Amino acid sequence: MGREQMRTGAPETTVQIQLSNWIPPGDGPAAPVPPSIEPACSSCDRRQLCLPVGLSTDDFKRIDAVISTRRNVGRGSALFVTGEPFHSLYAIRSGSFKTYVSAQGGNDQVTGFQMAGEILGLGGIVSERQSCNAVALENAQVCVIPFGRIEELARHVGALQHHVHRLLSGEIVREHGVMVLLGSMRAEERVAAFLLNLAGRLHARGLPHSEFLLRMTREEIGSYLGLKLETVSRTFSRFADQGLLEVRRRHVRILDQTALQRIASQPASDP
Amino acid sequence: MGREQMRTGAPETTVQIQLSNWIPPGDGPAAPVPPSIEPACSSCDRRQLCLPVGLSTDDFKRIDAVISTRRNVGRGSALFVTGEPFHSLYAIRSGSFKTYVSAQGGNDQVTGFQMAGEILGLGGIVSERQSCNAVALENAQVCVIPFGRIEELARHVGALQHHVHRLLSGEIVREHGVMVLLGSMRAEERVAAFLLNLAGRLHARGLPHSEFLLRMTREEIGSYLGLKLETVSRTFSRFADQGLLEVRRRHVRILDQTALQRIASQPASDP
DNA sequence: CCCGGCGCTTGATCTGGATCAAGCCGGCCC
DNA sequence: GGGCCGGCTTGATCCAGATCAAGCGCCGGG
Repeated sequence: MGREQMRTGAPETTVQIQLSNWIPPGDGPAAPVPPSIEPACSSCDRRQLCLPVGLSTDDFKRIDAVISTRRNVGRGSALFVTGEPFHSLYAIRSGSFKTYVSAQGGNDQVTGFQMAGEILGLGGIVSERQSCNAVALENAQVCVIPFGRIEELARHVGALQHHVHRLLSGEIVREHGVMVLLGSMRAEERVAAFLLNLAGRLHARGLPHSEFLLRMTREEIGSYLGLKLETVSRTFSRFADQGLLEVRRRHVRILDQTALQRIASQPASDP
Repeated sequence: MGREQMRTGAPETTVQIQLSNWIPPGDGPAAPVPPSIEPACSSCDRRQLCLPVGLSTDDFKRIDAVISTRRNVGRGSALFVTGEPFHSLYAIRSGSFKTYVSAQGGNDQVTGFQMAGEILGLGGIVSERQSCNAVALENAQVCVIPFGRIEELARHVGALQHHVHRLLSGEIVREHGVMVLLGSMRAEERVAAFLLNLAGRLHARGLPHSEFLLRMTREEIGSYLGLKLETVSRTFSRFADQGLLEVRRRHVRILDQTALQRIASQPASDP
């Protein structure tokens, strides 16, 4: 399902971002990230993740005026919760999040895991209330994007307007992918697809993608994939037995990506 | 089946539209719907379904200029297919559709069922290609909404711009709901939720909502709900045995809405 | 009118993943 | 340093829903 970015050859003109200052955030007790001195999209080294290309200096000036504050979110705390008034979107600068909706009966459904450059809060536009909860999986920093002012600005900057539309549409397509996963894939397929999706997104950010840390628990993965934590754990172990993977707690190393891909796109079993 | 006032747990929809000329479309062999003489949103009796309220006469004039064509789609034929170039959104005037993505291995995943007033094609914006297939479940008519021109117009009509954002956001929230359904509900809960969802949407359109026709097969329902058609059929039968429902092929009459609601919102089984 | 097939129902059986149940491991706090 | 607790693994068993199988009845076509 993922937009396989997995290009192994020479990088072309496409994204390929250098996050030279990427630091695997310590998982200590919510140490506050030091606030950046001068938030400005125009000089943000992650701007290619959240903003369209081809903006003029003038456009950037106007965007800088609108997106001027950042917010630190400690591991385990909520960026927003379901039902709270919606005013802003949030662009993740660093760290990662889970979003989930709490269904009755105590079973939450994780609706996604988000990392740097992804936008949180899109579901809040329709009702002016947040439609889910967003919780940091590690200490994180987000840019606050006041939605009303972005709408206003988008009326004058066509590229920005289209970018907003693409963001929303992209989220719809992503969720289609999750529906396929939940509606028609088996446990092994789901887990393989999940790992490949994570790897692809890390790769798109220029981060190590065959060896990485899972920021979420087995239970959260299970909730996202519609499986129980034991099944996730067992499937990891089975993949490891088959030599496709090395797993040790949160640490994952993908050994045979091709095999995982074969599993994720199930092998049409009838003649 | 008179004007059932059934106002027990009124869904928060305040629309209440009078569709005086609603005719249950015959399911004959793709008889073309006669083309309307003068398509115009300003005089469309369904405009409250697809357009924001509070537009000026002038705004309507501009919208009429952009949304000027309609398209008839015979039962079983595709309005668009995955991968085809995206140019327009489609507002359903009459009839209903299913959308689905074809996963490898021949198992399609139905991603939604849409009825009058709902918008198709939102997933195509991000990549300029349609992201799924849309097939008419009965003879249908749609209004063609050229997206580029709507974007242009939205820059001048703030209410329209916001409406587009709300549409997209609403689709995201709807899909969250499907993820909950697929990820954490059991078969009975899914089927109950499905029936209540249909009934609610019919109700919001001023249509009979405790007795109606299913436009889709058991297999399509199953695909949407992540179940096999036998399970859907059995669950219908069980509900009927319990006196919650009358089902005869495509015809459904809801006898005990409250009980269905109780089932759909599962009863937190631990103390 | 009869025929054929598709969509549906219902029964019997099977099974993938859930559930229940022990531990284990590693990090944190005392 | 030691003990505790949360997160994880692994085994044994169970069961909801899948799968396999046999009709039925409505609808459309000849």
